Amino acid sequence: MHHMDTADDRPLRVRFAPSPTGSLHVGGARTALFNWLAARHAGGAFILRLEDTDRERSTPESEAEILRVLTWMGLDWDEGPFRQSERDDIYRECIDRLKEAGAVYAAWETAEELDAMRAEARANKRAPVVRGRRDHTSEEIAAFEAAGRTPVWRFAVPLPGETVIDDMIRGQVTFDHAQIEDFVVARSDGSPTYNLAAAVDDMVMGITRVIRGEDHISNTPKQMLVIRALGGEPPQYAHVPLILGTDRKRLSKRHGAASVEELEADGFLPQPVRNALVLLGWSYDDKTTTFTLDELVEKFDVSRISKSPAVFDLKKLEVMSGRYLRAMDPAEFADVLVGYLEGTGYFDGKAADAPDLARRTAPLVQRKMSRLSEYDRLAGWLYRPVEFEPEALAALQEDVKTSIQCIGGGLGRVEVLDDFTVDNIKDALSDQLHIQGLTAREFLEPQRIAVTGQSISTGIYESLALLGREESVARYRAALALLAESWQGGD
RNA sequence: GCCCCCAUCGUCUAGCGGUCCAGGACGCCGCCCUUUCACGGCGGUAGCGCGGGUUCGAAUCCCGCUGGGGGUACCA
Repeated sequence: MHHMDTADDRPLRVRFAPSPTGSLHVGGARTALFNWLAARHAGGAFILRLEDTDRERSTPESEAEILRVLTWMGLDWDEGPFRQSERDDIYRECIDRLKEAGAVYAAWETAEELDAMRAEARANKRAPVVRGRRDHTSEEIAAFEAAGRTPVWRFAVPLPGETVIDDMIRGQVTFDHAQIEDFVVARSDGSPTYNLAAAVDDMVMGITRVIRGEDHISNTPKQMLVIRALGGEPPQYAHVPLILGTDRKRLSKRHGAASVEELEADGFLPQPVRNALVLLGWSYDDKTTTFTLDELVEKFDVSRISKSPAVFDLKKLEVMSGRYLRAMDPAEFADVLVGYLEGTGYFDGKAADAPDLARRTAPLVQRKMSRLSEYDRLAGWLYRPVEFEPEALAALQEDVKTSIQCIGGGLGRVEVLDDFTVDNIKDALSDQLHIQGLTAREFLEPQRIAVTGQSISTGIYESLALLGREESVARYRAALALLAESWQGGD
């Protein structure tokens, strides 16, 4: 029952075939990853093909974005990118061959007739499949042509009969031909449809295995029919379960961060994204949850892909991302952080030395963040005058008297420190909190808020040292003044 | 409606008839560490959808039900 993912007699050739109608979503990215891993694992070829037969919705921008994201993820392709829009002659030749073989027929039904046909079948609780009329007289056809009509070409699905997919993940899946309509293979303008183009390309490109989303499974028998009618042998199929949002519906834009582009903008690095994606529907064993790319290439096996759909949990990605960031070499982390901030325009409108400041703060934020976009939440206070977060200010005002004592006590030590180093600041403040008989948490939190305006930030000692004595003292005084005001105000 | 698929903690999953009164990870809760938020360490919480079979024995096999997902275009 369990197929082993071993290469058969032919070298493995897989493909990723997105349609360039938007940015690459998480599901597509995982499909690409699975295909790439299968290819690299087996030493086979990974082919990239853009399915842009829908001229209306396909855009060059989308294509460029998909290529860019694949590259960002570290997924390189061996052949392509091929564009179906540039392979029209191949499809037309195959359509001609199907006509010669009598595998397709001209269908003249109007949209209204088709609708009526399907509605009637539905009303009678039958499958709403279209079977075109094939008994038109030559007079009727002449009349259609005289009226300027051109037919679509439908595949004559053999009846009775069935097509069985021997799916690597699902086992045998059988489709009764009675349930498969005579699908359109060539539109009335002669252009190929998806089911024709995809089947032809898989055959012509020598694809040996198709790994794609389960949403395509009902297309598979149609494509197998086309390939066989053309004298080809269908590839192996592996239909992977879909990725769902937290509402258990297929993941889409409205679930937020549904595209790789968004994950990148949110400050996630390719390594954790890959790691999180590969674990949606695939597992290696009962324990391992982090893998390097090399380990994935070595261990990936289609036979271990799950049959049931998986809910995408951003929280889990965050955890993996945080761990990855913390494990990075500090210098590399600094490079990546500054690069990310530059790329998102973080330094625009800031002082010329802002990138340099960011680099110096990198060690202070590395252990604290789960994604690069959290930088501002941690260190943003360094780049601008204090702005109190409402909750942080509220925390201070909860017990104004104590807050003033803490901040005043801290100020008293800080303003007289000659050598304004992290160690000296730490010693002075530690001493002061002893004197005031407070816990570290009680004493240090007000300092943090006074200086940064935030309840979460870089470490307080480092923060003060970075700010310098003069600025630190100024911020302490400002906070004190603000609190004194609200105290007198009576609260 | 019709066709196809799926079903283990809240989530991702291990499990392929006995070694499972179900293991890991994330989350959540508690404790510890760092005289700071964070990080880290330790412990806890929580699950085989239901009903029938088969079998000495079922989370694992079969049937039904229920629930969920996908498809149903001259889109891909």
